[in-house]
Amino acid sequence: MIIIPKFKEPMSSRTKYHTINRDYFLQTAQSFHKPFTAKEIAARLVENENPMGISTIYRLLDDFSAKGVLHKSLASDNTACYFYMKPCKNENHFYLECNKCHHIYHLDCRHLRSFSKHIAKKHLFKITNYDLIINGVCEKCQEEAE
Amino acid sequence: MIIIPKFKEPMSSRTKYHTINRDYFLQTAQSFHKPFTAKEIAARLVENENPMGISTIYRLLDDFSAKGVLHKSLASDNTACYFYMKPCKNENHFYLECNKCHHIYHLDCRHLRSFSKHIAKKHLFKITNYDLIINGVCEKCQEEAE
DNA sequence: TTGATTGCAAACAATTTGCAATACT
DNA sequence: AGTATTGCAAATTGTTTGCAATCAA
Repeated sequence: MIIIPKFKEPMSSRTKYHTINRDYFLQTAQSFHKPFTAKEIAARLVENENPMGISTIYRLLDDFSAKGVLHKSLASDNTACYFYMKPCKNENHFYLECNKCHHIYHLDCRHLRSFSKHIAKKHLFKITNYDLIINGVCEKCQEEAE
Repeated sequence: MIIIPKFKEPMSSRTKYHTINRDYFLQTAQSFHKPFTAKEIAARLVENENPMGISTIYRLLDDFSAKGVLHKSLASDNTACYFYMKPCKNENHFYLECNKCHHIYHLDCRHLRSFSKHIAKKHLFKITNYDLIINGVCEKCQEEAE
C-alpha cells in the first residue's frame, strides 16, 4: 500500500526544499499512535514501499523534532522515540501517555487551562502546553490490571 | 571536599548490599538541581574524591531509575539524563522542569489533585504523580526573556 | 565463606558524518 | 545552474557486558 501524501506541514528549520520524501515521512509518522523509533518508522516506510536511508530518517527525525512537529523521548532500552504532535491552536491541549501500553492520547480539556493559570500565578512558572505530556495509566490498562 | 554519607534510601531492586559507593552516589545525585548525565556525575564524584568506574555508574543509574529514585530522560544531544526524585508521600507533588535552564523544581500543590481527579473521572486516565514532570519556563528565565 | 559489587577493557549498537550522486526550484 | 537532500559506508560515542578481583554480611 502506497501512502498518498497530502501535507502542508511546517517544514523544519533546516529544511529548505519540499520533497516527496518528507510527505511520506510525516504521513507515516502520523500513522503511529505511540512513540516510535527510527527503526520502526524505517520498517513501516519499507512496508509502504517508500524505503529511505537510515541516515535520512535520522536527519528528518531531528529536523521535525527541532521544529516541534515530533516529540522526542527515550524508551526504556535507551533508544530515542518520537511521536507526531498534532498541530493545535488553542491552549487547552496536551498529551496523555500511558505508561503501560504507551499509547498517546491527545486531549483538549478546559481544566488544563485553569491548572496552568494557577501554576503561572502562584508558582510563577509558565507551562508550555506545547510539549506537555502527562504520564499515567489509561482506561484499558487500568481494567487489565484488575 | 568529601561528602559525608547519611542515607537510608531504598536500595534498588538489583541491589542487595549497602555499599559506601551507593551512599556517595546518591548524595552526589542529590547535589544536582537539574538533570545530569553519567559523565557529569562521574566528574563530580571525582571532584569529591570518590571516583567510580563508569560501568558502575551506569549500573547505579539503571538500578536507581528502575526503583524510581532517579528519573531518566533524554538531553537534546541524545545522552541519557537523570535527576534525583525526592521521596514524597502525599499525592500533591510533582516536578516542574524549565525548558530553558533545565532546573527542576519540586512542587507540592493542592491544585494538582483536583486536576488529577478531573482527568481520572472525565477522561478515565489515572495520572501517576510519581513521575509527573511538567515542562515550561521558570520565573527567572521568563524575566530574562523580556 | 558466599554471594554481590566493582572496574577494566572489549563489545555493542544507536546515531552522526563525509562525500559523491541525485533531486528540487 | 545552483543549492539542498539523499544514501552509502565509515566513524563516533554513549552504553552494556564478560570476567577476575574485591568487598559486604
